[in-house]
Amino acid sequence: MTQERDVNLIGALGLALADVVERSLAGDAPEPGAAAAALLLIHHRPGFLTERLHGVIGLSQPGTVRLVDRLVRDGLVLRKPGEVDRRTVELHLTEEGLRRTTAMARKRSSALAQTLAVLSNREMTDLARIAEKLLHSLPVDERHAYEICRYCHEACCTHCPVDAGTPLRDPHSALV
Amino acid sequence: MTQERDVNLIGALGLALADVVERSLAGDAPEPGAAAAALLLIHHRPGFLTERLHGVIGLSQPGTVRLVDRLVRDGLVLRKPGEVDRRTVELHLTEEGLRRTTAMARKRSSALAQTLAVLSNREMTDLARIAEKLLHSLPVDERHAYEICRYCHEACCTHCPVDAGTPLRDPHSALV
DNA sequence: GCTCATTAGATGCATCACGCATCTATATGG
DNA sequence: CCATATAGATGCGTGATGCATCTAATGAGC
Repeated sequence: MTQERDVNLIGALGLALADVVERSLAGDAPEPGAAAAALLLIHHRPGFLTERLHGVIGLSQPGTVRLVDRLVRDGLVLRKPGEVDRRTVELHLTEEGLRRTTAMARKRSSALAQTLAVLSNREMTDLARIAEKLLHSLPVDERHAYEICRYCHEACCTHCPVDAGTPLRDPHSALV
Repeated sequence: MTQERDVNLIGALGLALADVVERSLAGDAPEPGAAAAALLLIHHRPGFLTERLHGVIGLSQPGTVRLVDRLVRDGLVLRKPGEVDRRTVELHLTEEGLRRTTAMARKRSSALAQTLAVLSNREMTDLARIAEKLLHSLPVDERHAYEICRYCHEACCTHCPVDAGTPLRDPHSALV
């Protein structure tokens, strides 16, 4: 019973933290939903392919193409024909896209930090250690790993536990 | 720097947990998005008003009315004219709605429990205690408290820390 | 070197959720 | 009793979405 209550509390915390992040991105994301994740992933892996994006951000393949259309139209993303495989389209951030994306990453970090500020140092390190353990155990394949990391600020995710669990390879490697 | 990394990990964990919950609800929710939250909130507070729902689930007022239209059309929710204030419409679950909602709550709990199963007893209680502290400090008003609790399994949330921070009053009390 | 199956991406199309503005009905304060 | 506020509903236009399909490039088999 206590166990059930604990599980519920932890679930509520996860939702609340996700909301904090979502809200922190709203000001700089061109639209609500998957756009922020797309920009952060392209920032994380320049040259990311539309097809890989589609597997990660939870849109259909045509939906992803249309999202990229909008990002290109808004001057945030550039399409670049793939060199090796000429069917593919590599996605890159424009300068404006980079500006907006770094702003998102910064605001996400500070919103989270502010939310977590009530914790003691001890609680903070405990929580981080537990997060690391859970994140390490979670991803079932590479696609899933990218999905978990879709809002991450890669600059400060050294030794990514998700990565360690399921190594993230270069953007041209196969998705399971 | 370590601090930055910890914050990022915790944010990723929150997102991952929110995804786990979202996925666990998908099978029984009539549609993706706010519908699951609406059903769980109505379950939690029978007689919930459309207007209150709108403040909590992140839809516009007309969007909320349309969502309720669909839930009624699908036989999950009943509209009942308010007794005291005849402008209002109380929302109640049908039997089918109750079935679906309890299924969602059950599956959410078990999906979360499964995800958290890798933790030791000690880690689990540490995490739950930290969650309790954060949830207690988080809500800024009653509307926000309902928002945080929108997926909660109220049956197992005794002594809700969100509630304690900002008491949830009866469904007819004013929202700030 | 040619053929066929596969894959990345794009597009036509219909659907439907959404928000804005507005409308109705009830409630409440002066 | 009238004016204002509030709960909810609706007309309407917009736009994101998924499905089915199409094109182009790749790669495997012979």
